[in-house]
Amino acid sequence: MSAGTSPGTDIRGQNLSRVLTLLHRRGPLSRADLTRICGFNRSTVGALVGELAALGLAYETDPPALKRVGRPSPLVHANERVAAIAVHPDVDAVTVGLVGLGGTVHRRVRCDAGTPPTVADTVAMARGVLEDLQPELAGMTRIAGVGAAVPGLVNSHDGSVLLAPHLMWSGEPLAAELSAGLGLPARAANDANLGSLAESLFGAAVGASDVVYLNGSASGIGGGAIVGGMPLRGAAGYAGELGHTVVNPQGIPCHCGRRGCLETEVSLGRLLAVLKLDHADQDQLEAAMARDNSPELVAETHRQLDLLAVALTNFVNIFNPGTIVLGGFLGVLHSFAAGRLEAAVADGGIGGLGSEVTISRAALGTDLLLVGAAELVFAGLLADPASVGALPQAALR
Amino acid sequence: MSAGTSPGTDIRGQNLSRVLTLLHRRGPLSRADLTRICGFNRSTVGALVGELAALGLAYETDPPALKRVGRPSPLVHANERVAAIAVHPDVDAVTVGLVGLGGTVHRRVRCDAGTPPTVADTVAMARGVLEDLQPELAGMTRIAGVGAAVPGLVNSHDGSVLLAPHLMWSGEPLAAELSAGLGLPARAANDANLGSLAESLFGAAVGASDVVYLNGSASGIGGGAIVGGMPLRGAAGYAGELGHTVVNPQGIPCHCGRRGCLETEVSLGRLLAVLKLDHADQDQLEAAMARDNSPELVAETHRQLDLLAVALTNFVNIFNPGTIVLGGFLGVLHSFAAGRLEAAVADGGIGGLGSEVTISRAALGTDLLLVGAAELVFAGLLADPASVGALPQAALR
DNA sequence: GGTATTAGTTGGATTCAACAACATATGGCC
DNA sequence: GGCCATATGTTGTTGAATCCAACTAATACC
Repeated sequence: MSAGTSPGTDIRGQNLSRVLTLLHRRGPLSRADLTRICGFNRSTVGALVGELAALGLAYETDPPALKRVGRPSPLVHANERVAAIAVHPDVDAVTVGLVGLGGTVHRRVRCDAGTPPTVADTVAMARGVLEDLQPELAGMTRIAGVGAAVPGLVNSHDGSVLLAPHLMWSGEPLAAELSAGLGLPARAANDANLGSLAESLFGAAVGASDVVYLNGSASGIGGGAIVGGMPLRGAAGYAGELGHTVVNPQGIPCHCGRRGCLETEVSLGRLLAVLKLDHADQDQLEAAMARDNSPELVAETHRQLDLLAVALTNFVNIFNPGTIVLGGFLGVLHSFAAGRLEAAVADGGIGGLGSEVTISRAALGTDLLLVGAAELVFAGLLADPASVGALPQAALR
Repeated sequence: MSAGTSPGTDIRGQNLSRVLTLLHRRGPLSRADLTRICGFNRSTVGALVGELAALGLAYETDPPALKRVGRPSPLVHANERVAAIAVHPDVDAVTVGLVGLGGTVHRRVRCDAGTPPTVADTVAMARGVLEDLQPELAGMTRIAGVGAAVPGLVNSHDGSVLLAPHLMWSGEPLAAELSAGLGLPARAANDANLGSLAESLFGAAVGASDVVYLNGSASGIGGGAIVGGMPLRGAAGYAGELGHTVVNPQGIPCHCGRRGCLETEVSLGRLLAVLKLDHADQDQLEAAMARDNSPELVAETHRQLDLLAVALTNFVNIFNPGTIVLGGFLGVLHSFAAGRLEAAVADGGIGGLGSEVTISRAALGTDLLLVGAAELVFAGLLADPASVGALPQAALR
């Protein structure tokens, strides 16, 4: 019947996982590098790489001509043609991506929508994109699954959406629907949580084990945290709603029912109002702010930055992060008045901890959420590479 | 020379760790229980228990007479005579404890101090207690080390104290001094962090993987969090300063330099002022509050609870904990107006998450910090039980 | 007192990584 | 062109640790 369970405590699996994870996160490495980093024996590394290659998860290329003594060591790559489908439903569009191991975004397709998409719309659009991409998909070694990044509260254990106000979803079994509709295993999580994961793996916080991430968009402020190298999930997977930290109890009411939440006080809408603009993407905002030198803009940016600093200082006291990453309009705001946030946080953090933290702008652009959503899918693969054989091969019939 | 490094990836060590950790946390278990819980083979469990017994870390007792069919299975206990020295310096006293595996507090000795103890005082007092306890120590199988719980910012990696305002310490290498002074390996961490650990392992939050803990004392509000079953430490181990979350930006200045921190707004001092008392321990406070039925007391407790609710709701949105544990005067406050916190948090938490969280009073009393500090020492032992042979046997010459 | 049930014990069988030894490949250096 | 340093590939051996099957032991129930 089944191939017999592995005896022992699956050392082989752990080691395969270690090597593949390394390749996925750090990019191509030579076999010599792998032996040094992992501390395994040459022969062990050889066997592990061989097995990963046989599983279709890695491949080797001729050694690069680097002027060094000795026999050149072939480069081992995570196979970027092992891919995940990333789905990101948002108010005005559903973005679908094809993302390979190593974080390569092969394709990004945006499907505009007049009204916020329903779950059924989302599944149908993803399905449509996959059908169009059939030739490209056929060129892939394997499609490992579907990952969704959702602007809302997502139970990251079962992939159901408790509440996504801007999409007007509540209690939707998104992952189950995606899985049924696309014939692939599916997972889902909060968009900003996935953003924090992506930035910590491939972006502004590479190598940091404790990261706080905040992203500002038209629909509010989302957040995520990396704690001891792992994404903060919470009891049901709803953790990281950093935008609903109260920074001004006498402030204006928030849609969540409280007053003066960070996302009501620090908002793109208020910035745009001062700039007398209706809409602006991140680049347009940055350009408009650079042009405008009115005292009103200065006052508003300082007001927003100072309130943001209150929240960030709270987070520093709570999480003691090494790095804070700011995305979306928060990044623009931060760059606009360089040093203001740093000074406030350094001043307010208890015991001088505020001066130990690096505040930086998000490094990943539009691919951020696709990479994060794909990570959701790759997590299983990376944790147990040997299980690959059991997965279904083809998507869509 | 040295006993030879363990080959392979030390499966045995991992499994020993698993069994011992289970015994430590869940109390005595039969061998049959262990096989069921761990999923190991009977023979494997037998071998592991045998090895733990040989290392002096566990022992077996005759099976209890429970009326069941079949051969009775002997009970396996973590050896409570493998112990740690717990040290807790505070403003008015240094408490020293002898704590065994399984969380048994064998001894608790309080050394009163007229003025806040220095690090040298702390070491000397601990040394004095150990000398007095020499007969009892001789009865122990092994003293695994020293753990200190400090009211202040402690770098939990190297056990140095960055800042402990109430003790007037700053930049003190406490763990190093304790280690040198007592001749045992030493570690240190923040007191409330250790409290959260103790409550999650043996107290009000047993079994919960995501916990927020807040403790209110005369010197302020300390906090800690358990995230995914592990204590939140942060980049340098300073995480968990939950008492310095701003709940009222227009509030009174805090010693940390900001305004309206939780611990300035919600304080024992203000409660005592309303009660017209100078000092009160937890029981006295509870009694005094039960006697007093003035509208002033009701107003003040409600004010404090409502501000506490702001902070707790922030924490719920940030951490999505399953349980919140309140210790010290915060527990008294919570009990005084039953349901008020729950209602406010349920109302304010985003997406109804506030109603999913259990708010409970701390279950561990005076032993809390000793148990937590001991856990700091046991962590190493539990992670690698086989390493025990290498440890020094006797404390103090 | 017999039987069913549950659990401890013992001696292989199995899996897998580490290691050693030898052959091979590549490039710098003299 | 010969030598050296670096690095891989292959093969067989060794050792660690688990699992399995058969046997023995202890208890309750009829």
